[in-house]
This record gives sequence, C-alpha cells and structure tokens, in this order.
Amino acid sequence: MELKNLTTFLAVAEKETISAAAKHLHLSQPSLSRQLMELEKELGVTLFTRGNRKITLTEDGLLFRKRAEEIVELLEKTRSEFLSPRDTIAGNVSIVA
Amino acid sequence: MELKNLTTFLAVAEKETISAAAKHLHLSQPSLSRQLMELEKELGVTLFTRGNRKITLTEDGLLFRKRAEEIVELLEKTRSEFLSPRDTIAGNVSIVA
DNA sequence: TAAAAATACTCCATAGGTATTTTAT
DNA sequence: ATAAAATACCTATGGAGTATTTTTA
Repeated sequence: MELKNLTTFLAVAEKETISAAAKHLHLSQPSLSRQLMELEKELGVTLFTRGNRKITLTEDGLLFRKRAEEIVELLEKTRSEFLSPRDTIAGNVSIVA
Repeated sequence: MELKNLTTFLAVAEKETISAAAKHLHLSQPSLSRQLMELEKELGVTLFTRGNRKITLTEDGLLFRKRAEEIVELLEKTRSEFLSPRDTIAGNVSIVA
C-alpha cells in the first residue's frame, strides 16, 4: 500500500466513478482500475461494488476511507510543516529597467 | 514522498548508518542512499549529517522522525485492522490417514 | 443498450543492483 | 587509513498508456 493508492482511492470514493476520478487525477481509467484492484488484493477486502453508473463503497470501503483520510491528512500536514515556511523567499522584487 | 521512504528513513535513523539499515531491509547501500537524498530533496531540508562512522539526525531529522513514526504507525494500524481478523481461517485441522 | 470497469497488449521510467570513487575522521 | 556514503552505469520490473472486450443496471 503506497500513498498514491490512498489518493486514488479517495478520489474514486469522491467522484463515484473510476473514469471521473481518472480524469481528475490526469491518469487513465485502466490505471486507476488496476490500482484499486491491487489495493483490494493487498487488504484482502472488497472496497467497492461496481455498477454501470457509479461505484459504491462497501462497509470495508467506508472504514478504509476514514483511515485513508487520516493518513493523507497527516502526510499533508507533515509536508507543509517542512515546505511552507522555508520555500518562502524573503526580500523584495524589483524590475530593473 | 512514499511510505517506503518513511520506512527506510526510520531504519536509518535507528541503525545509525545507511549500510546497516540497508542490510536490515535487504536492500543495497546505494539504493537507500538515493532514497534518502530524494527524500531530503523533496522536503527541502537536510535530515542527516553524514560521517564516516555513523549518521546523525539534524533538528529537521528529529522532527521528521516523529512524523514518520506517526504515519507508519497509523498505516500499520490500518493494515492490521483489515488483515488480521479475516486472515484467520476458522475450523479444525485433521490429518486423514 | 450504453455507461463504466476490466483485460490485453506495449512501452518506458524508475527503482534496484554491482562496481567504483569520494568523503570524513 | 578506513569505514561509510555517493556516484556511475546497467538492467529489469512495474506502472502507465491505447485499444478492446466484458459487465451491469
């Protein structure tokens, strides 16, 4: 299970179709489809029930979404903790004619 | 930043040399070395000061270790939440002559 | 029957390995 | 001088794409 998979999972859970999430993430539908299958295989559970209009989270899917959100949130917090203050470059900008 | 990198980072922080951590993780020293450099580049900070006997965590490194531990812990918790109960197969084992 | 997902391939980027050089005490 | 890290180079695997087939409401 990698972070990429969690992001993908959350996008699909939100968009309700793999295709829509793929578009949103600028990835192909098969790529996401495979990621989800891989994730389900790793966890040993079914996260979605697939339909021809939209996917639905299973009980396990709902639980996993909670966890995925927690992890991604913690990760983003960590990233910003390091990146935000220092990426700000102090000083003034001036255009020299 | 991927989970793999966090695991690597924590192993190095614990073992105090990249080489020792590499052995522990059954990976090569250059592989870990590259992972760490990549991680530092992504975060925009130096996590270790390298020596010829052991590495030392910088201030940033110490903070990152805290976060990495939190994330990995949450992840392990999540994994076990799905894997442990269901992988147990109910029933009896009998050897049929 | 029409959307959405899964499969079948193909390709390439990247993660990893081995060998070697560089660094730091 | 020596142990450890970094670099150079090569290879292979897996992740991604396009095209197509299969599924399900």
